[in-house]
Amino acid sequence: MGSLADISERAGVSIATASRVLNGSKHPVSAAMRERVLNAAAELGYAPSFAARALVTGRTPIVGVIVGDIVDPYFAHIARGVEHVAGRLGYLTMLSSAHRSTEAEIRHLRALRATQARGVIFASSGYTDDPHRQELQQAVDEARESGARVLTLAHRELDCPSVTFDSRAAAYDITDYVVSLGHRRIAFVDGPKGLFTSLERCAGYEAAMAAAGLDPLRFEGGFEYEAGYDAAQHIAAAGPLPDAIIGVNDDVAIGIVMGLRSAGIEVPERVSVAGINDTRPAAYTGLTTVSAPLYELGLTAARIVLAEKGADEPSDKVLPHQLVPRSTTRRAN
Amino acid sequence: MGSLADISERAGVSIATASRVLNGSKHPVSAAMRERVLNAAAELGYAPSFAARALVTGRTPIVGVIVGDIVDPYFAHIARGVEHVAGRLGYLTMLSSAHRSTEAEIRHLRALRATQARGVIFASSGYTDDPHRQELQQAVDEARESGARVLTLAHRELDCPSVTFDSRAAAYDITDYVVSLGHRRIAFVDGPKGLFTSLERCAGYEAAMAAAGLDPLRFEGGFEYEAGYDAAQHIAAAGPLPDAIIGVNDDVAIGIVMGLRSAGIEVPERVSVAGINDTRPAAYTGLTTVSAPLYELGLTAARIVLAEKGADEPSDKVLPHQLVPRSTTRRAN
DNA sequence: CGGAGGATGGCAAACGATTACCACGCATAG
DNA sequence: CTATGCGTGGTAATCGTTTGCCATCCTCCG
Repeated sequence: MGSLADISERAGVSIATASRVLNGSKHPVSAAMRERVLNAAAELGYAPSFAARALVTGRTPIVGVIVGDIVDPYFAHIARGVEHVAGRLGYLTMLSSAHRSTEAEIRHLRALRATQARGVIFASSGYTDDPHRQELQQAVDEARESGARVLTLAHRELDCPSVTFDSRAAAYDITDYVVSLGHRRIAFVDGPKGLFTSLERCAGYEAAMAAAGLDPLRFEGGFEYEAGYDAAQHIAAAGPLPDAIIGVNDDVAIGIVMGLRSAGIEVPERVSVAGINDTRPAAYTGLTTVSAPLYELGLTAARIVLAEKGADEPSDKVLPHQLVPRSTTRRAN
Repeated sequence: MGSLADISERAGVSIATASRVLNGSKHPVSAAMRERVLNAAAELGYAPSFAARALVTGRTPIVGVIVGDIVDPYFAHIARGVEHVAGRLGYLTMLSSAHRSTEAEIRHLRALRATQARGVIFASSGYTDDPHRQELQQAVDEARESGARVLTLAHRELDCPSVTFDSRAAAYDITDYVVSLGHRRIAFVDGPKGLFTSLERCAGYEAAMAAAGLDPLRFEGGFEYEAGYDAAQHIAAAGPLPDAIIGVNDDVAIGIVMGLRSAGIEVPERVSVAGINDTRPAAYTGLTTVSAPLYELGLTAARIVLAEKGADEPSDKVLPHQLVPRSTTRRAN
């Protein structure tokens, strides 16, 4: 397959020299030697072995990303951001989807540590109350001790540096916006129980409602389309219709829109609906939402994890979000 | 960090014995030794170094997946399938998004080879006519020569085994379905030029139209939502409205629906719309489509790539698809 | 009681790259 | 003419595992 030994033989130099020219060591090498090595390498199609290199340097040019669910566009946007900078810096991105399971997160974390990845970006669910929580933290600590840079993304439930945006404020802002449209009965379809994101967003919603002197109206939900759909069906069938419904994320909000419409309730004519995140499907469907800096989150996280100097760790960084009014909300009449 | 040497010291056995216990070698080890090693390993929190292992075995427990764009749910579903079986088999999944660039595909392929991945599933775009085509094939060949199992997924543009579904037949079937609804003027919004998937689907559409004695009506498009939206706007503004429009994929079809509606044209009342793939957003939006076995494709590919015996390579496998009528199509009146 | 042979355990050689340290040669200065 | 030192190139140790081969020891049989 072409090893340094092959090259050194072909070029008639020592392995050390070959190694030195091939990765621009500070150790000087004459132009003649250099060229011979380069030629030999080109002819042999040399590719250094990550394994051998990792064995001696202790690190591989890999950055791991652990996400909750790769099919969820929320994570896909983040992953894209990470990939972008990792690629430019010559790193490989190892994406693992934990399928919303803390145990899977731990497994992936351990595996990533075994690969001696340069760093891992932990963009997963963020359970605040989980039997495996402690074990997770331990896995994180182990990874960090072994030299990997670990960063939590979009939640802060672990004891390690993080990059986030203010989910609570985002929920507050969208609620506030809906209030400003003149709606009074505003419901909130929550995410899975015990998840950092759900908690924060629900809190933001409730705070905004309280600030407006309104009573909160919370419904159980989830993070997926179906949860919103079901909740909407339930809401439509139950008591008096709210003026507006806010979903814990875009998928849920879209589910709400569809659920409402399938029950014969026009959106936004009779009920306004809004989401949070501004993922791609939100654009599809004209959903009013709050733009979460997902891609930028990935960018930033990767930059921090892959930074040359581990010195200036900002430790905790918060990125801004932005309101995106579209067509699923309208002024109350 | 805990190496075999540490364990062997602590357990008072040789490194060889420790190694044998820890990975169930056929070489017999007494129960006493076994237990001592196991205890020591547990106490030290031992995790074998992938690098060292790879160096001697020549392989890492990694399966690479190269996709066109991770934000595209089409690929996300595939990735999920791969992850599922890879995880159960103890493999790590390394997901790379090529952002629809053949050069990026080549880079990722080379990187994956450098990691000595067990296999790589190449689920990317499939350009049929690309300046880098030959270079890509060469990278694939190199990877295979170096012992990796390479598989193309969902297209067959490279000389290596593949797992696919019949895109052409899918397009044929959905077109045929729309025809059976009584529509005559049926347009097709195509994907990016020169991509295997676009070509196949357009061909399927045209074949079905020809079989029905109808004239095809093809529009330029792309793979993303915006392409469908723009095409719809264009179609709405231009000549006589078609009875139905088929998008090269779901995202495009959804774009068409939105574009049409924003132009004041009701779907499906005035124009029926259908997509292909049955990704998650198709369910959201009630889009009539053809269910492509994306998840199963990932499952199957991973199983083949990770199979113990490289013997029974089915070489080329084709999975079935299925029509999914929903609410964006209706019978012609 | 001698020996065959299975059951166990250890030694040491890889695997491929990095890098500290050494050696040689030649130029320049004293 | 010798000492100093920089510019270059090589030697070899090292990283952590796997594994072929060898050494023991014990058991069972003739």
